[in-house]
Amino acid sequence: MSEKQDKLYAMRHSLAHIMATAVTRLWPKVKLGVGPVVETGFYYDIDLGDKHLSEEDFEKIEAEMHKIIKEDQPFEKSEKPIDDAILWARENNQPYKEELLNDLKREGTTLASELDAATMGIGLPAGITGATPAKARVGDVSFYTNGDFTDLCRGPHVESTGKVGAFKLMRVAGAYWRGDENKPQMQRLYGVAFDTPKELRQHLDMLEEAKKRDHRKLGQELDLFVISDLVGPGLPLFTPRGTILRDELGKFTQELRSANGFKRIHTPSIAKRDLYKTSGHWDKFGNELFLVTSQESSEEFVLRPMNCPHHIQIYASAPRSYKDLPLKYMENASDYRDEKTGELHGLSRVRAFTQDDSHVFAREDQIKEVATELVEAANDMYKQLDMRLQFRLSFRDESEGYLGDPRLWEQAQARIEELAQENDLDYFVEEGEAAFYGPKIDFLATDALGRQWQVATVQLDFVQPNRFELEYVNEKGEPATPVMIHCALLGSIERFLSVYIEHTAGKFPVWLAPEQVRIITVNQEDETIAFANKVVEQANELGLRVELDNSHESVGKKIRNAEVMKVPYTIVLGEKEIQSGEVVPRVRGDMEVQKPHAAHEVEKFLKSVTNEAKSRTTKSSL
RNA sequence: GCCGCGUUAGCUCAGCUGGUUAGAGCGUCAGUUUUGUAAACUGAAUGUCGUCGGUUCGAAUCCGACACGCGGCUCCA
Repeated sequence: MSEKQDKLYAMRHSLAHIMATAVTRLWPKVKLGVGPVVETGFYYDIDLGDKHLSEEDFEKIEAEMHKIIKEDQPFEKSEKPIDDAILWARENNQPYKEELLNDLKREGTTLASELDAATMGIGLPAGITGATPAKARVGDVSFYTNGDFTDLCRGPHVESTGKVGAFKLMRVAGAYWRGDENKPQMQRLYGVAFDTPKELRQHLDMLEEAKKRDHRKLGQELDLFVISDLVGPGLPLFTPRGTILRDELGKFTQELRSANGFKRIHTPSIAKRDLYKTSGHWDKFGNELFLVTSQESSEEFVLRPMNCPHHIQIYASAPRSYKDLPLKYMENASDYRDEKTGELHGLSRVRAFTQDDSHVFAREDQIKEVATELVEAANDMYKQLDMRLQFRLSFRDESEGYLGDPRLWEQAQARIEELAQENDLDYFVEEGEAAFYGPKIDFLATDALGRQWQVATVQLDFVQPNRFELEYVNEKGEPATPVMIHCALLGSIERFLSVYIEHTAGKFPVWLAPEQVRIITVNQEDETIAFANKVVEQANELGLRVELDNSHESVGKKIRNAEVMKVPYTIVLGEKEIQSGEVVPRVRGDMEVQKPHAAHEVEKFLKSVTNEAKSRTTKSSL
């Protein structure tokens, strides 16, 4: 950790205390939770009983914070034995602190995440949120005091409240005490903080930029998808333009998989409940399944939440020999999950989505080869999409809910790590991220704003083949159990689109652009219209997606409309073009570049756009 | 699901503490303009002020329930 980051950390942490000080001055009855540093700032969880803060209160709180900063109160560290600390918490009517201290005393750790540790006085090495609270010895706990405010805290802090840089309170949100939805909900006050006002402003500007790229906003502006109150929340409807994106991406992922010998299959969107009882999904996710009842029979059906059990049934439909393996199926399949309403978000969290799903049934000795192919396919895909990938090995943790033999798990995790090493992946391990049936390699894409999103995934599954009693006949004529490898390259097409729209800010490469070329006429004269129609025809023959704008608007206005829709290429047709048979294409965003493009023969121009689309490049061919 | 905030024309938004026919810009439509690379001009239409209920002489405005959205929390096969 660099010195600058250490300083920023201390500043942000000190601001959390200053905020708590301000809140305590304004509402002395406040019960405090924890107040750690987060990526760009800090928060503090508070409980004001019946009083609920809203953003309208920020002005008051910020004013009070500025007062405290001006008072330049020194931060002073002190230590108390744990029992004295518990007494202190009780006397000061701070039940949340008391709970943390009691846990600390009993367990030697607060058991919760490092967030708790960051605000505790336990003797952990000074580090940022990455420090894991290993079982700490319970000795004295430390406190920091500024003015008349004292808080249980591990530090570090800046010298005094006057030395905290620039900050801004951002929002207030509900947050469960210790992240447990069965515990009381507190209010979490978020602030951002930076060394200088300039950096703060830059951060706020970046947030503005992110807002402009928000896929929900662009989805509407670029006419890609809509959500209807009548259809329901989390059920996006894709317009013709949005459907082109889906189809092109769907084709891309299928081509990549076909190259590796996957066969397309098609399976229905519902199944009997028993299918998911066998797979284990019913027990694990029963409350998130949409149920479908038949009016004919008493049979209960489920709208499928994922596709592996269906695919498994195709495998199970015939006896399989070791010579048949690996058997590879793929399907761009729609799934439905009854997500809680509060969890829905644009296209990134929906109730109906499509996965570019695939399943491989393989022998043990084939795992490596198959997984390597898939990792390579994912690499190819994201390279072509111009997105950087990182790899997360998602392993199980000690919690319950993982099915199957722990020894198989260990084996599988070792295999995954081996694979990552052999493929030279830049990976990190995260425990508790595994699927209930096995460990995964998750691919995290980084978007243009530096945010990370999980996209592709390759998962090893030793559990479902057992539960479904899948078999093949091995070389010795004995029955053996295949291994399953689940893989999606895009993940959910909807979620991928949400990331990709924001990554590109809607400036899709030609191969994906719903409209590749916009043709604008200078006037409505017969000759112009006839020429334009001819160009449209030529383009259509080449398979290009073109739109003709021969409306009664000024050329400037029509250009603007094309730019607003982020069409990659625009050509203007008038007398000049009719005479010369050449066009000077306007490339999307040319205003920023300010360099005119060369004239091209109409047909040559159209062909070069066609080639650009075919090669799926992200670079302009002009 | 939970906490906070919000919902006014197709879109973006104004409408202060309740007071006669609810506004603007863009878009749409009509007319004029035959237009040369990011917004021509003039005019017109458009709203059960999210839904239902309540308070009130009177509700877009106050209260309640519900729906939907936003920011988080929790969850994410």
